[in-house]
Amino acid sequence: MNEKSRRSGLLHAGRPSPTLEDLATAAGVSRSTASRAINGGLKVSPEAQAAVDAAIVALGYTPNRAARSLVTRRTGSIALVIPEPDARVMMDPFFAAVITGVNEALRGTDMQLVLLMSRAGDDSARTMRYLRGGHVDGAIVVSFHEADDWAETLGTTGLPTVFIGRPWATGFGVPYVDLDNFEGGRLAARHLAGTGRTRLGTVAGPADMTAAVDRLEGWMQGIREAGLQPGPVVHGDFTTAGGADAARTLFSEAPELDGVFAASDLMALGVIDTVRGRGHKVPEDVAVVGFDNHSLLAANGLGLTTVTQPMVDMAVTAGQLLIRAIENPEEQLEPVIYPAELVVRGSTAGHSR
Amino acid sequence: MNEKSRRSGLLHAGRPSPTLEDLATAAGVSRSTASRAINGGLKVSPEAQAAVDAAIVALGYTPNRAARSLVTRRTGSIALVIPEPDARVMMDPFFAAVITGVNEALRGTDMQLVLLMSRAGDDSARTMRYLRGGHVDGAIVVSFHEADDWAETLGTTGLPTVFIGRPWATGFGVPYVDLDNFEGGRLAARHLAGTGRTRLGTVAGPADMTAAVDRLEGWMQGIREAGLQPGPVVHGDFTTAGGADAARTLFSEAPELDGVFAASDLMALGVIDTVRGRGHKVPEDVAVVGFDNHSLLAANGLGLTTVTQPMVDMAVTAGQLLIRAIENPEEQLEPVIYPAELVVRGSTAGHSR
DNA sequence: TCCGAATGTGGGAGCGCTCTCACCACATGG
DNA sequence: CCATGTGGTGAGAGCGCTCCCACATTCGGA
Repeated sequence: MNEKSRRSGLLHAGRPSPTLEDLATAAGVSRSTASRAINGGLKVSPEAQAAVDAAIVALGYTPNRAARSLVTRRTGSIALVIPEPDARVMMDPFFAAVITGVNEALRGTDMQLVLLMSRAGDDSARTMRYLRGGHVDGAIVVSFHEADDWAETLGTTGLPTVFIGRPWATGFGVPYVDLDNFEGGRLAARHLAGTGRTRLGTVAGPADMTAAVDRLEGWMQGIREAGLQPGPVVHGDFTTAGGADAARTLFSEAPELDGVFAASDLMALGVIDTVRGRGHKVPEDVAVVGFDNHSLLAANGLGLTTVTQPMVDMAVTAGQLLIRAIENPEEQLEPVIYPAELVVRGSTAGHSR
Repeated sequence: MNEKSRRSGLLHAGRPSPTLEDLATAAGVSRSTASRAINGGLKVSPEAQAAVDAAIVALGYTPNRAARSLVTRRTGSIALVIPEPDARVMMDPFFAAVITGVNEALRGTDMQLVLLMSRAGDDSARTMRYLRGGHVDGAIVVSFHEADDWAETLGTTGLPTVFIGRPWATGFGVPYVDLDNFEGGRLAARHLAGTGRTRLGTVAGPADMTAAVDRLEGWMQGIREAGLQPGPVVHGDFTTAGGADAARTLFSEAPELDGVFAASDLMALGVIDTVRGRGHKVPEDVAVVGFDNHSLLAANGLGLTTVTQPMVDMAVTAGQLLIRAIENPEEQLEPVIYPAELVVRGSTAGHSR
């Protein structure tokens, strides 16, 4: 009469997926023992463990995440929050690197990556609700702007969070992974000055992103250290088109520039385009330094001198940090800062002093 | 004595998140009525509905997905399966476009995107288990190779699935979204022939991907239709470096080529590099046609003639298709094929017949 | 010999939700 | 007047799992 036992299980498939109860029966143990055998196997006799293991294979058993999650209050997934407005920005390989890296960190864990891409205002509230709703065990936030209040909100909410890139407000104890952007900018300045360039222009990143601000400050400091005068500064949006536009403005203000620092490789590409469009040569007339060491561009005919940013590694570290934060909520995690390195290529070569 | 009522709720945060029971109490209705009010509100009096709505706001109530999922057998998330081996390939903006598009399709739904990136053999089995385990309501599979048996396995498993790109085995009734790659290849051939190029080389994509094969076949057909002889064919891996390598092989076999079709823009970039490296000019000596209409390269100095592939749109369509498949499992969905269009730019200009 | 402690096991409760069902009130029709 | 809906409601079961607790067994030391 207990014939209703063959319930639905998996919605779509033919046969219903076996439950823990089924597994226990097949293994000849109780539900409790089966559960213990699956999770770490403490206080389980070798025989019972073996029986359960065998039954798992035989039945193709997979624990029901929802049921487990309901009681453990762990979802087994983390969110990658990307608060960027449009597809254009997504094309930036930075995101590809972040996704790859975070995924890499999750390998071996049975955690899954949930992508949370939120747009303007209203949508970000929805994202926030989702995050606070306990649907994920933690979050990695990336590419945030000053206007976003992720750091504050998440910091106070108690949800384990790691930022990629220094957040504007560091007072909330939220750990982050970042590049030494200041030093990167400084290296660029020192290098350009070292090759004899003296009239330096800047295509900075968005003023509401810490990475852009730090790069700019380092660059300025480097220029001062070299005893040069900082030239004009124009802000771009990290895209190629934005870099080209910024460069046009730059050269219309100061046509005699012989060196430009762009705060991203994509923008540097735009700068080079503009320089060439004006009938000048890179690097003979104008040297260009980028930032990111973007692999797509490395293969490009003219090598681009740039500052290395190990994005994948940084993302991996962020993922690992988050896992630690989830597993050990009390531990106070320190920010991780990667050193910046300059890669010299063709775009800053051959200037006859 | 029922004072244990204030249980944990959300693991991390201070206050526990309210349950449906709390909500019902606050609204002065029963749990059942509250549930109905939340889900569609059929057979709920306006007063009750209003009371529940107010309570939701007041308490900041969010339904517990796990609990809901446990009984509905719907997880409210779909998987994006990317069976690519390494980060290098992830840099291809194709993936960025797919992610953006699918996410776009999910907007408005309360579905979430789970990223499943699997590597070689073993790992793909894990992915497969995850998919069959009922952890997601559906899957979008992208960039599959012939060796993968996703189409077969998923097709028979009953999990709603949509492919981006035609799968090798179409017999399983799995719907897909694709570009008319054949026509795209044909357009490229017709265009090159039309500009007077006669000695045509090919940098094809990986032979185990349908998109590459279809492009190659269309290209060959176009060459034949133009009354020309197909030149040498070398296979690349869709990356810039791969394209450059392939082009080297190509030109060592047939140095006199005056036109090359590369099955992706990234490879076309590599081809151009190689051509220039050999001291020849694009397009004067060698015309190059790419494939994808990759936005990153559009801004490049020399415009690349290419075949448009509306990747974001295609991904949106795939997402919508999947949602329909999930909501209406019986419906037989048809593949959607986008037309290919040629975009003529500088890389195929100015050949003096 | 007997008593903890350690080790292994199974029963039961309960996580927060949906859904079936019984029920009530009131309308409508014979 | 009673049969038959019909909109609205609430109690109760149960989804598959983990965890607490009670219980059985074994082992070491007093």
